[in-house]
Amino acid sequence: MAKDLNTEQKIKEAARKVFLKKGFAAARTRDIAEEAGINLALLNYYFRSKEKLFRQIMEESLHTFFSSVLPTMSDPNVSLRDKVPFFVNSYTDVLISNPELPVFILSELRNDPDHIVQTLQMNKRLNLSVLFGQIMEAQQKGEMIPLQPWNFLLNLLSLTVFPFIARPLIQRLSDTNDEQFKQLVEERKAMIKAMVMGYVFTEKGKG
Amino acid sequence: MAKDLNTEQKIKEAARKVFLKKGFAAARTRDIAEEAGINLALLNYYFRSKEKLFRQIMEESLHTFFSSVLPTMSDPNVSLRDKVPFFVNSYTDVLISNPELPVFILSELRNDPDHIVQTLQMNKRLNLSVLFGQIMEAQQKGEMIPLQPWNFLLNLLSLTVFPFIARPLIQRLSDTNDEQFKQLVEERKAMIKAMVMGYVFTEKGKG
DNA sequence: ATCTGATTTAATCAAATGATTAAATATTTT
DNA sequence: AAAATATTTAATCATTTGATTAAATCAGAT
Repeated sequence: MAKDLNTEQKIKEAARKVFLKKGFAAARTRDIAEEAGINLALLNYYFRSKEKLFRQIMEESLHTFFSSVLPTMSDPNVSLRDKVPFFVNSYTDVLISNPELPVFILSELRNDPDHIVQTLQMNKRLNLSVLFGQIMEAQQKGEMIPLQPWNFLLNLLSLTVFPFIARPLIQRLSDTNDEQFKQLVEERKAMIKAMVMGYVFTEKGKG
Repeated sequence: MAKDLNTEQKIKEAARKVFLKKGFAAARTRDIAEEAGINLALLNYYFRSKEKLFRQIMEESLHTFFSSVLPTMSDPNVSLRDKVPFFVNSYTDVLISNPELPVFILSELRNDPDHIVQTLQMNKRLNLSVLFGQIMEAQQKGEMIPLQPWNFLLNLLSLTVFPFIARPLIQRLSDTNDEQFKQLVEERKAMIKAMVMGYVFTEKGKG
């Protein structure tokens, strides 16, 4: 554990590591204290409880996971055609840097969905109306095929995020190392963009 | 809890319910016993330990999750073009009936990936060589664009499975009920098939 | 240097939890 | 029916675990 961090930062860094690896229920406060190189009581002195510490980590994780792309996706000055490659490139890069984030968030979503959704909505970055408005407008102009806006977004999310969720399975079944996995998802960038845009945009929309 | 099941079946049904809802670490054996309407000691009498009970549930879950589609995907007598719609239709139906399965498997994958992969490989149904062979053959014939076989499989899996993983988020953000969610994934069936096949198969391959 | 408040620790508590035991009850076999 | 075996229960154990306490140490102000 780096020496140049103050105690609070050390604890948070350790907590992030342990929580992301094991999830809330399986993580023990003693693990976190040991990882941080401090005493168990000190953890409670700084954060009051495991729950409170966890919430801070979760909120920061949600911020990392969403705020890297959502502001641009909510920007009416960025066209729909520009948003697709931006989303795929940015998100892939975020996930390469934080590969454990999707499983962490999506598995904790099962235990306390309301806290996560509430945190997301407080972070005013989540505003789908602009994106969905652009989709419906493009459809009215005949530039895009009929498709539920949510299904459009789900396609981008699925194709980008899912490989990181299934990563332990993929790497074992295909017997590949971390570097090869990174190469796989890098190759997916171009593929996802071509597949999604080729499917949703009409000839008129491609012009 | 149904009265016409014997004790072992009652315990397993209760365990499945609790484990799938909470995951291994957060599930308590007392929850399972109560859900089954039996005493805690009886659970250990039948299954020896929480761990052993969990492994049975996990192995059955893996069987449900994989063996419904993989045998056909490994069948050399089924063409690649037929496999895509079969996969999407069958998998979506399995997931509609077992919506909690993906999060359960993929989040436990983090804790004990080797057990899961080992269980999968013992279940001889997992044989990707036929599918991957068909992909490479189609590419050599010019019927399919160049694409890593794993990325082809990942596209199908991502687009089909991911919505079920993100379901709590989707339903809250879009304010929809279970019936509307089912409708959404039903609509995705046709979309996924059209998008994936439109992208990977060349004009020659579509003939 | 001393006082004061913040930080850190060792020790301990209380509750939760997986598991066991021994006894009671039900079922099957003889 | 009696014996033997299987099933079920209440009570208890031992460990784990989140949290607290009281004392010790450190840092900065006076």
